[in-house]
Amino acid sequence: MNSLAYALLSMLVRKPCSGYELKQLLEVFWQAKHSQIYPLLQKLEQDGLLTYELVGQSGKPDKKIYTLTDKGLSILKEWIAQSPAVPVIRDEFLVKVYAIWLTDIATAKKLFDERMRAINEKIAYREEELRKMRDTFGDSIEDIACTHFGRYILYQRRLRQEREEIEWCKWVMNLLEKSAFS
Amino acid sequence: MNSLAYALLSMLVRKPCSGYELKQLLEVFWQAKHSQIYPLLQKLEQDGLLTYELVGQSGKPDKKIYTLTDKGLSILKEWIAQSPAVPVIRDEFLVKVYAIWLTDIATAKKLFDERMRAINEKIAYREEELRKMRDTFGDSIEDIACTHFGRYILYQRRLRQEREEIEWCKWVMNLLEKSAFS
DNA sequence: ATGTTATATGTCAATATTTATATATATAAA
DNA sequence: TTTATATATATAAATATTGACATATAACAT
Repeated sequence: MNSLAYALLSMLVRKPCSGYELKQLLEVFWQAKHSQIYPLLQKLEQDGLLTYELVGQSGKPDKKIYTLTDKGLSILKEWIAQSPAVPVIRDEFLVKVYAIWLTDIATAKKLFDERMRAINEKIAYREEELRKMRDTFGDSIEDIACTHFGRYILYQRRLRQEREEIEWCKWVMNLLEKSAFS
Repeated sequence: MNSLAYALLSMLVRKPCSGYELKQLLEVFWQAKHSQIYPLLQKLEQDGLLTYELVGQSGKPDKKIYTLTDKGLSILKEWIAQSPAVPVIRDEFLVKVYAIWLTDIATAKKLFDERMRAINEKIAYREEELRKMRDTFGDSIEDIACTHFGRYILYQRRLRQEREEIEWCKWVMNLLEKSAFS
């Protein structure tokens, strides 16, 4: 059982999903390719943590809807109470930032401009998702027992971090402007 | 040439380092085990991007001090100007947060308490590092041409993100308190 | 005395992850 | 009419990463 397996269980405990849907939902805390997700779902099904049902669709390919079993739920619950592993962050942008003093100001600005554009897109998406959650669930979303509580606070965290990164980018851009005139 | 290789070059362009030292410096943007770093340094040396010198020490084992070559520098410079890959974040804590609605308030609080403790330690370390940089380099640290500029803005980013996460943790803790009395 | 931590490097096996290839249907755009 | 995109799953090969084992010295604590 690796972390990705628990990530899948954490998603499925809220509602049954297809592998395709899981991949998209996973984006918020554990990015994975479908080539990793589909075999792992099969393994979890074989181990009795999940069951699946084939669902035919008109106009789209059939899909497998996976559901968490009681065994899957109890394994997940046990895992949650244990101390989490140290987080892994691997961000090429940050590597480039570290070595940015090697480049000219134009290159540096371009790097930061593109980063800000990408983050702003994410911010718009998070705001939309949070708006939807509040519209659907109201104040109950702020109660730990709500099935959407975890998702809600996680999206809030991401939004905060993304807004914070925009502020930092602006601060750096300002330093770059100053450097340009000295 | 993978991202870790460029991360090593980005470190070495500032100053020659041993593999052991690189592992520690890498923590800020690309966590890697020594079993990945040492063989990669050897490969980069064989490819002519690095050279090394054996340095004997009294009271400590000998070390290999790696230095960037001209070839290494030009390859690094080319890479910096290209668009970075999308960042990867893999944080077990966030997976647990997603499924936190399954647990009781005591477990949830413990999870957040420990997270805050870990982050506060990092904050203290970043503040100390930033203080040292400012003491050593003064205002020149805020100029893009300074060899420490990248490191400086990166530590600033980390510090901001870590402070922001503390605020988020406090916000969640507050929601947990409210849930406890309803 | 004995165990632990920090310094320092190395290798191998196991596991995790990505990249590439494959198949299939429908819609929208060029 | 061809091309791209979204939905959906699957597998094999290549690469990246971790975990375990190995060695060695010195300081420090139990």
